[in-house]
Amino acid sequence: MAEISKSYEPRDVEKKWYAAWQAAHAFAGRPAADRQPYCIVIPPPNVTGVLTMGHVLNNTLQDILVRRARLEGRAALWIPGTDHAGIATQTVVERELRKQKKTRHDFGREKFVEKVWDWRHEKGGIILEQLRRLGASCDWDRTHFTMDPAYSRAVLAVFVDLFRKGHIYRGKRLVNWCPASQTALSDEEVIMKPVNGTLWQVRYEIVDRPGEFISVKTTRPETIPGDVALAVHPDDPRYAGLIGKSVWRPLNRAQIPVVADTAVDREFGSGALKITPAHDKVDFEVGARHHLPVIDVLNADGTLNELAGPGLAGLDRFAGRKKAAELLKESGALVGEEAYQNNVGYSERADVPIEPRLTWQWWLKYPRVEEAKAAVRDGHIKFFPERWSKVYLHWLENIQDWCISRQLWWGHRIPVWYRKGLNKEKLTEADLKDPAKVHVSFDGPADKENWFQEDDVLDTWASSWLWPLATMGWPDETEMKKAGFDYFYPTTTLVTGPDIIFFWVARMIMAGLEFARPGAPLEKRIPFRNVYFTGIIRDHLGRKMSKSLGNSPDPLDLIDKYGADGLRFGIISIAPQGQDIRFVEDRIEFGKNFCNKLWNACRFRQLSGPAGDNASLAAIAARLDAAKFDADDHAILDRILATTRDLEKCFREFEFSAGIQALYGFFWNDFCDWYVEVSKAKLQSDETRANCLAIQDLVLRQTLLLLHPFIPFITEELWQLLGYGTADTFLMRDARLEDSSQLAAALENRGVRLDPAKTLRVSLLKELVSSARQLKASAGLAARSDLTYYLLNTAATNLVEVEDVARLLRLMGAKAFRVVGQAPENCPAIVTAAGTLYLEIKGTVDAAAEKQRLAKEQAALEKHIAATEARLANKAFTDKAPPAVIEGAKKQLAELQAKRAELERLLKALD
RNA sequence: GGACCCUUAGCUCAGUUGGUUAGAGCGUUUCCUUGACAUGGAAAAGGUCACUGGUUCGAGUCCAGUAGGGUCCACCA
Repeated sequence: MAEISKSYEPRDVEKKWYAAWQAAHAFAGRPAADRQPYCIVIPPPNVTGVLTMGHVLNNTLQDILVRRARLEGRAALWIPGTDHAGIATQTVVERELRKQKKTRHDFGREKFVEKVWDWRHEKGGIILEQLRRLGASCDWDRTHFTMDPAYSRAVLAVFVDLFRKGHIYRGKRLVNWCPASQTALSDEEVIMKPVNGTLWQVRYEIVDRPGEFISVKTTRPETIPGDVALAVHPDDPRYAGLIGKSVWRPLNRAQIPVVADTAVDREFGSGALKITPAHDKVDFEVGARHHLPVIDVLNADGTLNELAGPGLAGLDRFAGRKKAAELLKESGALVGEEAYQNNVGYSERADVPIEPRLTWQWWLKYPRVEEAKAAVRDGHIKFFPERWSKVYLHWLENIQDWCISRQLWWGHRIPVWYRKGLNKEKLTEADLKDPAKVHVSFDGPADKENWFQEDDVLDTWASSWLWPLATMGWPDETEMKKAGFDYFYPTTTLVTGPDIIFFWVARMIMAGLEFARPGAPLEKRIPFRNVYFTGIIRDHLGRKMSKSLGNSPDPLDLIDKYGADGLRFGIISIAPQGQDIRFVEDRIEFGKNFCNKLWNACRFRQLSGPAGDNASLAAIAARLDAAKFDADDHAILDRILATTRDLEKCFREFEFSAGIQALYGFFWNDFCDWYVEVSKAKLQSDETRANCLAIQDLVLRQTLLLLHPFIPFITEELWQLLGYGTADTFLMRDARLEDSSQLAAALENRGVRLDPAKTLRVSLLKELVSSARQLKASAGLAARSDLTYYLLNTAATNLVEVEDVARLLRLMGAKAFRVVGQAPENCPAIVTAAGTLYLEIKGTVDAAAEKQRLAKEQAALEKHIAATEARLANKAFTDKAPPAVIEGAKKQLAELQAKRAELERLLKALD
């Protein structure tokens, strides 16, 4: 067995084990009749993306779940893959082309799509490689991509199916248009931002009352040429006589009517509203109600067109805005302007203001909305933290039809063909249902030459909403069988960010309910049973991490610096359930330090004695000798059992940072700081050595099992180095984590009955040791190890036993420790629960300093006693509090009073 | 406008059905390279739990309100 080196060097260890695991296909998830399934599908990252801290958190959590499930003996499967990310990817490739002064139109659709595929083949594997560095135990043989042929077939089959069911329709409506990407967007892809602009006041002259005007306020004067009316509130007395009259449109001068509509807010501005149906949602509705025409003055790229009139046509919308204001000023129509902040919708991807634009698009009326609500409301799908279910339900309550078509080239081209010669813009509802005019199918019409295909592609989310289905072979039955659909669906847990609860989570639920196992009960059709929402990682100032701010560290740099395990440990330790996380690198260093501590504790074990039979928990337990157990042995086994229980609870409740804290506290404080230290004495005696080594092995083995999901690399390495595995096996694949009851049973089988009295004694010994060190330090003798301590014990029972003394001496740093019945003279002292501890000092004691120290403690004690006395004196408390609490308070008071008496005695002795 | 979250030590954060004197890591001060680990050990300092009320024998924890910070939804031109 190789010797464990002095410090942990993650780089080679990580490389070695990841390669070994992969070569053995150890991550493969296969159905097994005698095992419970456990399945996670990865939230597919953008195919051209790179790893961010958000990915690190998200994927570490998934890996923790999947690795823990494996150790529990479940057939665990984690399906990886990537998303083609329509707009994002197309934009990236177009940006590259622009560097060569070209656009996608220079290549044409087919050539351009080829170029995107090239790009994908070149860059598409990066993020998955990076996930491997992190230790992600995905079943890589089952990697999927949303544009793979099989996946695409699923996407298009769903389109055809929903079209036939009447859920998908084509409609001309005002959509969110992104002038940069030149495509429609869904409502979810628009983010509102406050923008500082100008509110212009413009007057419209009344046609038959020259010299009289109606004024309106607008933030968008460039759309005035698109005005088709002014609207006022029907009950507004100011305009009562004007309804039905006409006014002069001040730009592209023409007569437009004044209409009455309740949509107008009388309080705002002058109470009159200009109606521009082509460029505003409310205006569009008003226009429809009053049968007004639509004048679209914008081109697809956001420039003004001929309808905007001379002076404006050809200008960009922002330049046009300025110009329009100037023109109005010249003509005297502009009567005021003020600084104004309003909310403007921005394209999430391109980060430019969107334009409401009237276009033909494909729409989806969501299926299974009511079932989707019920699935979460009735607990078939559980959200962690639970509060997100409210957000989810609220969205479903107000759900709007989904614009699923995109004017892009990169994506799933909509499987609709139109008969040649038809004008797409003039199709009626009846035409769309007439198979002689419109053909909808996966394969297309047999006589393709007589048809032309729809240009639009589908929204990326209209493919990723099928992720849990299509990654398991759906809808092809042979493929589903191969993928184990029957066994693994519904998946167990989805781990994702709350920012895509509408984009993805809700839609996957509806897709699952609609398409999985038709006719089966709801709980068989849902795509997952649990959804764990992570927090968002922010920088130390609380800002969202983003590329443009440059405030996101590169996770790969962090892995180089602290190791993947250190990064994982650190990030999970600061990620409580559902709270946002402020990233501080200190915590990652903390993770690295923990790994080094673990490493060295195992090194200590290795250096302490030869390995025994370590092949299983039973084998190690067989080496325990209950007759040789002392209090420390009892206490450490009690703690590892409790920690095992704690972790079980943490996994049940998705409390990972609590889990890691429990492991940290146990391992660092209980095992390293105490048990390893007391071991040093035990190991020197032939009498106790073997039993002590067996306990170390039992504890370390269990600790490695509990830690492995969090820090897989180092635990695998140590598992092997300490011989807990057998030849050709992995901790990650072949080991089984005994649960707390199995662990307790293994101990009992060896006659080990954990004794609470002994655990309690250890806490007394700890207090003694820490008091002894305190005495040394305050006497300025911290470095000395040749001191003598006396423990005054006048009680009938002796709390410190002979067998404890050797260990106490080592930990106190003392040469002698004596239990005495009479107080020694001239020694500084501390009152402990085990008796008063004295430090023998050569020379004179600084009585003043000693008095001060004791008096300070006395003051704190007095305060505490007073509070406890007051509590017990309160009749309401003694009447109403539970007996256990009252008993506890009484006992505590007695102890405090005894301590006070002893302190008073010590103070008196100093006088 | 509606909903939700946060405010605890200098910093980053825990605190699970209300119940001893509120914890951790980092940082700070002092001491220690003792044969697992200086990526370490020991000791110490540091908090009126944002504020104001309420419920309760008892509130960091439950309720209401206020202030500050954040997120989501809806948006009046």
